[in-house]
Amino acid sequence: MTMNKLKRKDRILDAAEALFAKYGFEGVSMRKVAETADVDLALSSYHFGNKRGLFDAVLLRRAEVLNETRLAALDRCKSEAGEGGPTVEAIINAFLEPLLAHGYQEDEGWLHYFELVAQVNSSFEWGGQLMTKYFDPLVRTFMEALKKALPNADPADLYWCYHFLSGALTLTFAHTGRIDQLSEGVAKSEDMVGAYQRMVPFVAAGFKRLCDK
Amino acid sequence: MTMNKLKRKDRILDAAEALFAKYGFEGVSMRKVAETADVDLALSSYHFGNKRGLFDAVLLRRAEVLNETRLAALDRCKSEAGEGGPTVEAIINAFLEPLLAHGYQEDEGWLHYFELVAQVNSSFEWGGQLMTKYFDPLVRTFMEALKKALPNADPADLYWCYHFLSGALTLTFAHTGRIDQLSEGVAKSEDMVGAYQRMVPFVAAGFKRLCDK
DNA sequence: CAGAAAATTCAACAATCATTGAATTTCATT
DNA sequence: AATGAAATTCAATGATTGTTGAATTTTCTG
Repeated sequence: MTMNKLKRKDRILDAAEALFAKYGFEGVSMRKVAETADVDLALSSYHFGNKRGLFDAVLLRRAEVLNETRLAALDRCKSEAGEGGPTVEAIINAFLEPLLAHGYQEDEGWLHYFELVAQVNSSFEWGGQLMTKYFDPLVRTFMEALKKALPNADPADLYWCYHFLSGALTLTFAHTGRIDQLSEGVAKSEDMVGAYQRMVPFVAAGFKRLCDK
Repeated sequence: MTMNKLKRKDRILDAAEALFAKYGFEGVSMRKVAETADVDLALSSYHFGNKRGLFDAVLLRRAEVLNETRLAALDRCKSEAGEGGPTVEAIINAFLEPLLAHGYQEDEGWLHYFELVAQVNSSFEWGGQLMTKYFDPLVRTFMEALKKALPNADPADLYWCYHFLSGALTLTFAHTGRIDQLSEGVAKSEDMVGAYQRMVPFVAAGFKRLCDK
């Protein structure tokens, strides 16, 4: 019987996830990870080889789960749609809603993970390679669906629109507190539901404006 | 007569700008900066106090220029507009076009600077504070203009729309190479003109969809 | 319980880090 | 040319970094 145990290996991943999300790869020391996880310094290297291995393991852990959830959401909205296929709104909703389902239910780990992905996505060192490695197959599937919903779109326009979506999503989940300061409390970065409800129509309108001909 | 000299202090700023943009604050050592600038290690500390002072100096140097250029563009589009004030498109264009004017003319420094700002903007450590420090007054001026162009908008909606704009802008100027890989060359991250021409209508459509009631 | 394997700890390594005080050079002004 | 200030170099500091091999403990397996 596998008990409900939180072993050291998972404690290390959780600590590294939270720390990398806030301070970046180079901003976190192996000692700080060990200290936060309440674990010996050498244990992280033993389990993950080296610091880079730990970073990759953190990224990989939830990527698979997230990709499956998003694919399931896309399949569901496809089957619910008529023979014309799902609308742009429905596709974008399938892309965004899983983030909310995971992150909103007081699961700190998922929130840290989204912060980390946000930082990775806009980093020169990691953005091009790691995002491609972990998320490209999924994104291509969504792009196919969007092409069907916008049959007359120029491919380059479609990619740029997705890029803008990715940017808006990235900054929103980065949780930098910027919108709180700028709006002086009128808009709150913790209000992920509000962000989600606004991002879907905002992005959908942009897609249609550029790609619906 | 002030000669056209590129002194060591500027060489340090240029080197730090390029390195911080690519590898982040903690990913760059003072030694690497000195080496890249072809300057003694101790000189950076002498001129800027410490590493953090160097980072701030890099950010500040172009922030003032950029803010002035953007304000001038906003003033111009205001005076060109009728008594109803400028349109949403015109305001967003005034916000984005200066980036192109600076960065496109083979000025490597500006391109590095935009990459750096992109990274700062989506970083937890710096995003909330530094962006506020250097760009908030300017952004508030643009928000005022947007409020006039969208008089029935809910303030929270307006702030979220700007946040999405900021995210799209940030990722685009981060130059991670992601769109190149995802699109397999159909869309190129170096094509800043193409990105700009698409971002304006994309974002404007989103603003109108959420804030035009 | 015996023995093997995995997990964890301990102690230390060499390398690199940012910073600084003193010495030296360059520069501008007289 | 003399003088004082600014700029630059040199050399060293103590602290922190990631990694590792050996020793120890825990867990698993027969």
